[in-house]
This record gives sequence, structure tokens and C-alpha cells, in this order.
Amino acid sequence: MTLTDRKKRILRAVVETYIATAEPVGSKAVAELAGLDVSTATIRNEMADLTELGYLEQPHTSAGRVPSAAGYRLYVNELMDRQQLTIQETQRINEALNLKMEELDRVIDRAGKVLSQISDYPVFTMAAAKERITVKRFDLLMVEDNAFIAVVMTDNSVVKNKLIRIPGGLSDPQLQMLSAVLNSSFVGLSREEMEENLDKMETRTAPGAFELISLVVEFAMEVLAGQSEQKFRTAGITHLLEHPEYRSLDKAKPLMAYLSEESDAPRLPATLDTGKNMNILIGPENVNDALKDTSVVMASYDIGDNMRGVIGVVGPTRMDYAKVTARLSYFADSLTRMFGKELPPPEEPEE
Amino acid sequence: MTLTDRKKRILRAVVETYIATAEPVGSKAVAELAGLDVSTATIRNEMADLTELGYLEQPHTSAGRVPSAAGYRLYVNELMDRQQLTIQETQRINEALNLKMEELDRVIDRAGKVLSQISDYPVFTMAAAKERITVKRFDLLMVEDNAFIAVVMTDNSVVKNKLIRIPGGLSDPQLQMLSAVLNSSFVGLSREEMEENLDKMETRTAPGAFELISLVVEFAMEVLAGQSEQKFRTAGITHLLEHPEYRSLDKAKPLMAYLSEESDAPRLPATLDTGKNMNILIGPENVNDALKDTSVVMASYDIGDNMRGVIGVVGPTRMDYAKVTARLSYFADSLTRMFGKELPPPEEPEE
DNA sequence: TTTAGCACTCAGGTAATATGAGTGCTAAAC
DNA sequence: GTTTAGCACTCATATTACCTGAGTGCTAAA
Repeated sequence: MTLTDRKKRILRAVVETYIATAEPVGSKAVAELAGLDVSTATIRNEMADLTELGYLEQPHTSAGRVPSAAGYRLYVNELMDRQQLTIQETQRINEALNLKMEELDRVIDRAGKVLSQISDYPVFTMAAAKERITVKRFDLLMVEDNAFIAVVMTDNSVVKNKLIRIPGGLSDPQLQMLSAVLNSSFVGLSREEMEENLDKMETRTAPGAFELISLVVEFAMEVLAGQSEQKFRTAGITHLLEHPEYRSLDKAKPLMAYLSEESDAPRLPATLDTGKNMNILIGPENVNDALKDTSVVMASYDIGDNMRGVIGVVGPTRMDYAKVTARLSYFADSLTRMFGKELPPPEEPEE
Repeated sequence: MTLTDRKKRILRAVVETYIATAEPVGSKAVAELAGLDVSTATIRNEMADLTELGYLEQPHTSAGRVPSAAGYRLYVNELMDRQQLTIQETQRINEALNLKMEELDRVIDRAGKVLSQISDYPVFTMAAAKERITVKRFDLLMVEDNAFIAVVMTDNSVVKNKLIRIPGGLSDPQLQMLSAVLNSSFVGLSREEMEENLDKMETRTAPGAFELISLVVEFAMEVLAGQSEQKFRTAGITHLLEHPEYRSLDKAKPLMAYLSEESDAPRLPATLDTGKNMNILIGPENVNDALKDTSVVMASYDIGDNMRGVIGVVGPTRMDYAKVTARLSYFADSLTRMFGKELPPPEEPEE
């Protein structure tokens, strides 16, 4: 059972004016906006039907209509126009991403900030390794007599280092020995495997040597843990306060606390339909309690070989989905392209 | 001209009850609280005097009194009791700081988060190099044939690395040559000096070699820049919303935007009296516009040899100064001690 | 110098009332 | 069957008037 064309146009008009005004929409406003050339009474009848069908809701008897979650869903799936970005916006995005010589984390942070600015909603980002990562190689560099730098390179080309001090001092041959052990016994192992291996080694190695080895291996394990850990970051949370649904602090506080990682609730995408590269979760579709009255639009992108990132926009259910999805998908494509995947070039907006 | 003892006790009572209740304080409340055994009429006379002198203010004729900035100042300087921390709090702080194996940034972040939790106000942190820093040493490690890792160590013992790809590939002798040039010509130089040196070198070096050199030197310059840059971070900004002065969003928004680095205003401590290690700025004493109705309590601490950090608490002028200063000074001492300075052990609170 | 007493002020709460946008329903028109 | 004009009804919100009470300053007596 699909809706008549007229019902769809009316629903669309309701959703769009409600998104714009945040006030319940009456039959008169729809009559003017939907361009249907029928009277308000007809519209009222249609709106009554739509309410019956569960696409609209009525805050109280004598008020206009407001879209329900199902109404937004239908709008997002079928009714919404694809928006074009302005040239300024695409330039802004490209500038933000085209800075070279930056670390991955900083690029992602910057991306979140810019997306937040051009969408006027808070933005979150996450990045994590897709699968098992291992150490590809260890390097040790002597510094003075009582310290060395351990350099660990993972198979997703992340390089981390740490300055390790040894009170007793260390000779050059000792260092080479250490390096040999590390590179022969701990390369190609996952975090868990490293731990096992270290345990086995403990009994059949001289205590002094073992201590050295475990210092470096523990650092490597940390690096691996850091790679598979989900790094949740946010930008622009104060944009929340611009929307009337968060004018009351009781509403705003929990969500802001959640986003700024002051609450311990699990981080966002419990559900991420990996088939599609753009996901929209509307209000109650969110599993997480803090997000029940909130919509989330998110996209995923690939980082290098073995990592995957998610970038998403958070806002009231009355979110400007058309605007947000357009900007977000451009962003996600740009990020993927930037990290090396070849994609067809994005449609450039016309002058 | 100093105030009579009675006036001081009255002022103190007003400040403390106003801090606790956020409501203008009347003569009756003061009579009960200040323990002075005089009538409310007497108190009224004294409060009229204090208003005359500029220590108190009256929102409107028939309301109680509220401390002025000068009133808070006097309270902070002379009247305030030193608070003791509870054992739980000191344990909390120590736990938060005693995690080894963490990077500096993460320790500071964690410190901000915990301070915010135990003080119920937003917290900011900054860290920056005190003076000129230079590169102490370059190391280059070959990775496969067309890439190497550049490891840069600065004289404040920070080590950073970067994976550099060279499309053409690079031989081992070439790499050793590069390392020799870097270590002989760019060690001990500041960022600016490096830049000069690089310019000079351009004319009298083979283009291919120069390109390689500048790739690494530019990375080193970035590292140095990152060290002297002020890293401004915040934690717990949503605590703002718990205080009635920020119940209205018009008040809360600009300050939150400022703190979450969404505004471009210059970061905090324009004034940091480096003589003392604890600074309190009350309302209009803040130069920055976004902080005009806000108080800032901050402390500085030393990080290793050549760096200095600032950690501070932001809140309404009606801030619980006694509570905040006690916690903050314990924190700053702990941080300094943690980074190696020997200090007399802090007074442990009694059971 | 302190205190009791008193008239005065004024922000904030409560209740009463008005407004008007929007509805559903009916009956006539198309 | 569909559409529309008309009308009575609903109810959130704005407006207004009024009341309350905490707190004040001042005066005159202790």
C-alpha cells in the first residue's frame, strides 16, 4: 500500500516546514506551500488520514501536525531532494582536507570541525582498525648511555616511538641483541599473541634480558591496542544549543554530556549497516538511551589499508536531512579519496 | 583604611551564603549565619556601609545583597578559609596521575577531566615550551625501498617520527649521507634558524639532495612548532549548565563556544602572574570579553626541564573559591611532583 | 551605638481573561 | 465520490491584574 501522490506532497510539505520552523504545521501553511491548489479543508482531510497512518502526530487537538519518526523515515527514503553544495562549501571542505603533513588524528579532528561548521550540528568521528593488526618491525636507537628510543611500526604503516630509560645503562651489543630478539619473536603477532609469547619467554630467559624485552613489547602492545581502540571525538557540540528542542537544559545536558564523553554510556554506532556507506537513524531507531530523541546521520570511509572511519552528525529528529546528507556524503567521499582510494570525482556544483 | 572585624564577618557571611544559594542575601540570613548576636537592623546598617564601600551590590531596592567583584576579591585575599580535601579526593587525584606509560598529552587530559569532576566546574589546560627548543638528533630508518622513517628528538626529550615516502627510491649510502648532513647542519638550531639554514643551502646543493633534506627538516620544524605552540584543551564544559547563571542559553552559549574552541578569541591567560603559582581572576579582571562575567582560578606547574603547564578552573563569579583553590593547588603540586621536581609532601588530610 | 517598629518597594507567583491558530464535522457544490 | 465553505469547538499561549512577602531605609527610643 503506497500513498497517493497528493498525500506524499502534503507529508513532504509538513516535514520541510517543520524542519524550518520547529512549530507544528497547520493546514493553511501546507495549502500555501505544497502548491496543490486545493482548499485547506481538503488538506485537513488528507492530514487526518496521514495521522491515522502514523506518519504525522498532533501535539494536542487544536494544534497543527508534526512528523512522526515514521514520517521522517518516509521523507528520508523517498521524498527528499538531493541537495547541491555551494562552491564555497566544497572549497571549504577541500581546503580543510588538503593540508598535507598532518597526522591522521589531526586531519580527522579538523574534518569534524569543518563539517560541524557547515552543517550547524554537532559532529562525531571515530576511527578504528578493521581487523587484526600486528607489528611489522622494531627499531632501537641508543640515546646517551642510559636510554634508548623504541620505534614500532605496525602493518598499517603507523609508526610510534617511546623513550625508554634503563637505570643500569646498556651497551651497543646488548641493544643489537635485544633488537634481534624482538624482530625475530614478536613481528607479525597480534596483541594477544604477543602477550602469550611474552609469558612463555619469561621462564626460559635471563631475568635482566627479560625485563628489557618486556618493556619494549609492552609498549608495542599499547600501540596495537591504540590502533584497534575506537577513538571517539566530537566537534561543535554547542551547536546543539541553537536548536529549540534543546532550549531546556534538562534536554540538552544529558546529550551534551554524552557527546563530550562525560558520561560512560557506550559510544555511538551500535548499528552501522556496513552495506551502505550512509546511515540515518531517526529518534527511537537509536538503541542508545541518550539518543532516543535524536537523529544521527553517519557515513563511513576507508583509511589506508586496514582502517575504517565513521563520521556522523547528531541533531534533533527535526534535522535538516537534505542538507546534512548532501554535506556528509561529499565529506565521506573526500576523506576516502584523500586516503588513497580511487573514486569517480564528485559532482561539482555549477556556478 | 581597613574594615572592622564585624564588617568582615558580615561580608564573609554574605559571600558564602551567596555562593551556596545563588540568591541575594538578606539581613536576616546574615544575622543567623554570621554568629554575631546583633539584630538585623544593625546588620542592615553595616550592609548599607559595605554597599557604600563597593563590596556589595543590590540587584534592586527591595532585594538582599550580592557580592561585587571587589567583595569577592577581598574574600579571596583575606577572608577565605583554606579547605582540606577528603581522603577520597586525594586518592582520586593520585590514581589519576599515577598511571605510568602514558604520553604527556594524555596525562594532562586526564588531569583536566578529574579536576573537573571533583570541582564541578569546567577545566582548561595548556602546555607550552618555556623557551627556545632545538633538535638534538636525527635518525633515519629505511623501510622497504621507497620509504624511510625520520625520527626527531628535541632537547626537551620529546621524540616524534614520520614515515616519508620517496617515489624514486633511496639507497643505503644515500640515506647515511642524508643523516650526516642533517646531524651536522641542523642540530642545535631553533625553528627559525633551521629555516634560514635551509634557504642558504638551497643554492649550493644538488636539487635532488636538497629536496630530501628539506622534507626531513620541514618535519623537524613542525615538531618544534608543535612544542612551543600553546595546546589549549578543556574538560567538563557541561558543568557550566549546572549553575543558574548559565541557565539562559544566551549566557551559556558564548562561554561554551569559547571554551570548546569554537570561537576564535585568543586563549586564556593573557595575564598570568608568574610570581605566584596560583592566580585568581574575578569577573571584570578578565581581559577577555567572553569571560567578563566569569571567574578563572588557575595554577601553573613545571613539566620536565623546559616546559610549563597551566591548569585552571572556569566558573561564574559566584564560584566556590575555597573549594576550588584547595583542589587546584593540590593538583598543581601533584603534577609538578609527578614531572620530577622535588617538593615537600602535601599535607595529607586527617581521617 | 544598637535596636524595635513601621511604612515602603518591588520581583515573582497566581489567577482570570483574552486571543487566535488550528481542528473536526456537516452539508452543499462539483 | 470528492471537494469545499462554514461553523462550533479546543486549547496552548499571551496579557493583564492582583497579591504576597522578603527585604529595605529611616526614625525614635533604649
